[in-house]
Amino acid sequence: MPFEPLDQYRQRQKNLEEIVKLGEEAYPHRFDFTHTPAGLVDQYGSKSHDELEVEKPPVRISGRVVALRGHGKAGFAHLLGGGKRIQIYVKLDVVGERGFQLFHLLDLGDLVGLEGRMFRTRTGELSVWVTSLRLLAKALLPLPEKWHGLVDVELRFRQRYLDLIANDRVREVFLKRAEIIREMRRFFDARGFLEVETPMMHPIAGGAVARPFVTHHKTLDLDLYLRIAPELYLKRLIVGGLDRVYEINRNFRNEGISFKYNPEFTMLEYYQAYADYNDAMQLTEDLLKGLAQKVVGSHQVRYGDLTLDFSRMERLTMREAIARHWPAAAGAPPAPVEFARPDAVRAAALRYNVYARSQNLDPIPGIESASSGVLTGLLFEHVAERYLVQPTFLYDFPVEMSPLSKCRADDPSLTERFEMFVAGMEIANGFSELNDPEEQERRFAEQVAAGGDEVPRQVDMDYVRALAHGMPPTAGEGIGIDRLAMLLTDSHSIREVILFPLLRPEASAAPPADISPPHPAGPKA
RNA sequence: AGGGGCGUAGCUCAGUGGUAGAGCAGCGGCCUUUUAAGCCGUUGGUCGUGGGUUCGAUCCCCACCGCCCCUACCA
Repeated sequence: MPFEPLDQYRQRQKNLEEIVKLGEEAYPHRFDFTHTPAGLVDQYGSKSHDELEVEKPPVRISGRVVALRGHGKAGFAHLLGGGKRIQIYVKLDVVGERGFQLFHLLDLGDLVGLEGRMFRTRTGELSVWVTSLRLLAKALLPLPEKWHGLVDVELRFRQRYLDLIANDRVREVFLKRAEIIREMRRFFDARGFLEVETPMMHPIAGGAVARPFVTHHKTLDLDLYLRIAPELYLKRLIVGGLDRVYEINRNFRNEGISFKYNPEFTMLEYYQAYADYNDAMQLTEDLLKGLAQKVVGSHQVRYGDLTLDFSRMERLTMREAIARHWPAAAGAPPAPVEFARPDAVRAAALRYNVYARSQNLDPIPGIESASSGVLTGLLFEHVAERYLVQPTFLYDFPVEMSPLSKCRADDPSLTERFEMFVAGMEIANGFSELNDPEEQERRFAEQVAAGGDEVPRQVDMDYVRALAHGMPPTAGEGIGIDRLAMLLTDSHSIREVILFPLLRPEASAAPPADISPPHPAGPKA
């Protein structure tokens, strides 16, 4: 089936027919090459004109035609391959009548293979002197504009393949993302962690607080949830004696979409037996420093107007963060120790709300009914979160918002939990794991009793049973790879670091009407 | 979900209440070291969709669709 633009599609079909008439195969099966275009640039980029004339290095390359300049009985083109462009020079009296006809029938976007030798043109550009040429695959659709590339955000995400061809930076971002993940694997493998895979479909959506996606298994007649976190399965493995495990995989949360949220996102989650949250913070610091150095080449990472300094990471308790960033106009900041007194927390929240209303900011909701731990968390979000720009460990979270974390020995209202914030975004979340089965069951039961879409409907008794078999003291952490990739590639939307972010389906690509019920607003076809 | 913005040729973008424009791409020519190649000629549009106001709407108004930004939920 032809696609728009029809005239160009038809024209290219015609060109393909002409090429076949020349005796060329339309879609040949393979092509042996000695270099990619990028490989040529790397290998011969420093060779002078004279050196190349002496060596005349023979090469075979393949690539996509991204520029064409005819010159009568000769012509230039650029081939894109391996992320770089190499110029080729095609001369009638070198490639012959048939070869030159083929060259003339090429369109921008075609994939070609060729044989030739390296040389430099009069203007000094490294080029391939083509001696023979063949079509490897036809592009029946035109490329985006050669100078401005593809700009339209929607098109870029829907047709990412064009984005990757037209925008060099996009390719770079995804190469770096792969490098980040590779380095993370190397980091954990080197420390004796075992990479594992745990279920993506869960009978109980546990391990985090989020609204899950639901699916159904026919044979078992079983509703399943796409996992919101792998946590409870990974900790079962710790019980099983796999003392250091990690998993890199997708989580799915049926929540909003924004510059830092995509419904499916990639997380690295690891668990380390006989360690606590201080070890986890140290590990995180080592990991992030190494990543910045490896991927960006420095601990100083440019992020828009910011320079993020990964060489030193601040550590602040949640209570300290609130006190530090308390708005001056809201009166004296509450002292961190006051947060131990519920009435003082409530008073601080009320005081903040007076200030918020006067500044036309969103007030903290539900002060009367919320526990002091929850209020502390809300105060943090309202007062401090956005100011955590430089890499910062925020730690000692209220127990009410941390159902899987172990409490501090000296203060049961706080848990040994931390989050890493960078550029106002939560990048990581880790804690000393709660391993007391009876306390875990109580906390689960409280969650279930509280109810809501974002909370499991039943206690995961198998997990509690696993803890009852004894889980060593353990530290665990989840690290958001998409957001980390944003930071290290200076990307300001999560969609820039996810190859195919979720979009509404195109109307023209929608399923046929017989399997898709008409929209309540009326039929669209 | 609420508020704001955007939607014009395949791509990148101008523009106007009175029959729609450029560059690139395309098509036909010329050109054997060019490079955003150049030169001559040329095709291509239900101006997102549907209503309304108007003698007349791509432009003004309303609704819908899609995308972007902000806010809310959330990592």
